[in-house]
Amino acid sequence: MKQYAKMNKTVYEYHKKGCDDMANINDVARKAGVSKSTVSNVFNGKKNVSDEIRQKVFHIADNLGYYPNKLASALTTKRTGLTGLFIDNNSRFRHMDYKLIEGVSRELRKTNKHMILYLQAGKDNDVNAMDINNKLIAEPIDEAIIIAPMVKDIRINELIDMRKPIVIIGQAPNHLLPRVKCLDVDNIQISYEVTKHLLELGHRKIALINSDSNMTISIDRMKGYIKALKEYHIEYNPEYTFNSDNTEEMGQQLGSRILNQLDMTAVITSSDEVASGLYKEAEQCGIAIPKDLSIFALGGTDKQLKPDLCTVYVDYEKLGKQAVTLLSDKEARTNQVIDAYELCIADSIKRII
Amino acid sequence: MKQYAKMNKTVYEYHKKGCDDMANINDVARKAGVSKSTVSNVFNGKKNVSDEIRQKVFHIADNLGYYPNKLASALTTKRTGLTGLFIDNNSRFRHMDYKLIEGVSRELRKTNKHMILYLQAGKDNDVNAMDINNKLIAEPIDEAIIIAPMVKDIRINELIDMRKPIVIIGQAPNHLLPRVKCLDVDNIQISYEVTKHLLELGHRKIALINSDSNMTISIDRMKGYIKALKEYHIEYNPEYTFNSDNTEEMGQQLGSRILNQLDMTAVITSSDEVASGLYKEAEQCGIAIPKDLSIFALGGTDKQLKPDLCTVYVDYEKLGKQAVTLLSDKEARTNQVIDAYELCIADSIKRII
DNA sequence: CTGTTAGCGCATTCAT
DNA sequence: ATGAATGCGCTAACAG
Repeated sequence: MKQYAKMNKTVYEYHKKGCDDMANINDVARKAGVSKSTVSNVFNGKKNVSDEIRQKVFHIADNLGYYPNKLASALTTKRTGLTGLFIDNNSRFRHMDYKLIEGVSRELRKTNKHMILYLQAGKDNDVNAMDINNKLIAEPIDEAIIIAPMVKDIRINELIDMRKPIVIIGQAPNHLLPRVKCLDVDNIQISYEVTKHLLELGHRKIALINSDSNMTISIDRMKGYIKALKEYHIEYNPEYTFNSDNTEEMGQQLGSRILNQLDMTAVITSSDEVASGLYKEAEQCGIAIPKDLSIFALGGTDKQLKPDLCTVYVDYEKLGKQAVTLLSDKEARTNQVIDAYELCIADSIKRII
Repeated sequence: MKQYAKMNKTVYEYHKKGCDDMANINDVARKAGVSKSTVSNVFNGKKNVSDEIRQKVFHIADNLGYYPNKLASALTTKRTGLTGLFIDNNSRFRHMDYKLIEGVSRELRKTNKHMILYLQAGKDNDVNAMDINNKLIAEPIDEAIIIAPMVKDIRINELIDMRKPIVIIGQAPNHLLPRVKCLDVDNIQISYEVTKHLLELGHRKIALINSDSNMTISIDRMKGYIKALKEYHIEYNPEYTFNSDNTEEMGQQLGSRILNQLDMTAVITSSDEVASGLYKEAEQCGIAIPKDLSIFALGGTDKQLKPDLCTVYVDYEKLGKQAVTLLSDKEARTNQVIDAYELCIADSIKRII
């Protein structure tokens, strides 16, 4: 059983304030017959302390159940050991989010840091959410990782105002770019490889359903797409490229517009959701996948489709880990690209002879 | 643009310490011509402050970009506004974990609290994990929610030593019971309802594959199972009940032992994993589901099986929310049961005539 | 190698 | 209703 230093307290006082009876640095110093700073030095291992005293202090501390109060030390060092992870799960918790959390958590653990998870829980997040109690500036975090939000997030500006290291995973809005580091997979390369894969299978008329046209990721995907076409001496035809809002509904809607109008043999979609919409519409139109149409999605959200959808697997755990590393990397470039993806070849595409 | 109070600092000093230039309570007090305590009172709204002064203070504070430092206030109030959420995802992040996190997060937000997520990341969690830097006692949390760990978790004892409110979601080890509150669905009732459902479909020989026999949850499930049988005047036969470690492998192994030996028409399993193992073994033995054998799982982990598995859906988000509420509930009983489940009837069972 | 002093930024008595 | 003084538990200069 532990012995507490201030046992002269009344029972009432004891219950009144939870851990008020916890031994503090003074108690240890007094019992060990040394000064506060020596105790501090022992626990922080910064200055050299004689072995004899170190042992003594540790022994007494252990006896008293003492351990340095993080709050108090944070007040002077300005470091809390806490990293904020901001996830904008407006709609719902996505697969990538879980993996990111794990990656971040694992990497933080290596340096004894912990994570405060800030979820922007959809509907609860009304106007009042910006009230006085939600100022991020007051949050006890040393640094922040933000999962690229789909919608403009006013809170990012607050974080930047705090002048703390920030890493955005995914594409950062351009206006933030000099102020934050950002980390992503190589979307040009991914799009290039997917397109090339279809070309190698014999496809020549390949449509691309992109996300919003002014998003960086869409531009990148377009670049990769065009690059691959060029290698096969196919001229880029705007009639085969579309934009959508990345939802299943939009995918289906677009499908009804193009499936019967165009003569493409393959479609690349920006996400599994859009692909799922296409699947549905294709079924209604009597178009068989992959017999009549091949489909390859660029982003994976684990949609279970039949036939199995070709998609791109991104190692989000790796991204999460890398984000943590990047936070402390003073030399790193603002924009960092990481190799963390893999094409998942499944049953939604076929070879054309 | 914000104005910072201590602009007389050199550029060097400015960059040296991140937010050192942040206005503090003294700056506000001075500029507003009031005392620190008045500013404090304004922001905490505890004591009455005249409207005139309140406005003035708010105005100045806004101008200076001032906001009370949570760290400093925590040091005196002993409250950080942080709740620890402990998840033992040794194997992997499970579906229930995501929902729990969301529930906890949503509920915390209502009272402006935040969450530190402590993941026990499997293999990284070696002996060193218990070193000096991992003492939970040093963590800046006011309270803790623990997702019932499968294995004995030494950290729980540490948490208890901290004398902070603790809620365990799921079944708590008995030896902790007086010290923590615990929250769960009614496992007796669930098992009862599932068994009864099968009985109503005409099944009479129903096997039960339980978890470890000394776990509370297993005992509860057994109770519900027997209760339902009794209502149908069927005597409990130990030969039809088994224990497993809840893995798919174990499910398959058990299956190979019993599928051809026993004449039951239905099996209730402790988890989707075990059910999955049974599926595999059944296929090998040429036993069709549900034609030859009906299967009902008691716990859902979103295993995608064909035919669709009958399972029990638990509303983990609700459990998470309730856990947060329970933390602050001084009157609540140690053991709390919550209504948050639903039987999911699918294709893995059939009516017997 | 060790001790002394002085804050960190705030909430909280207790005066006025 | 407002202010002055004190301390939360610790680290960081600086002295010795």
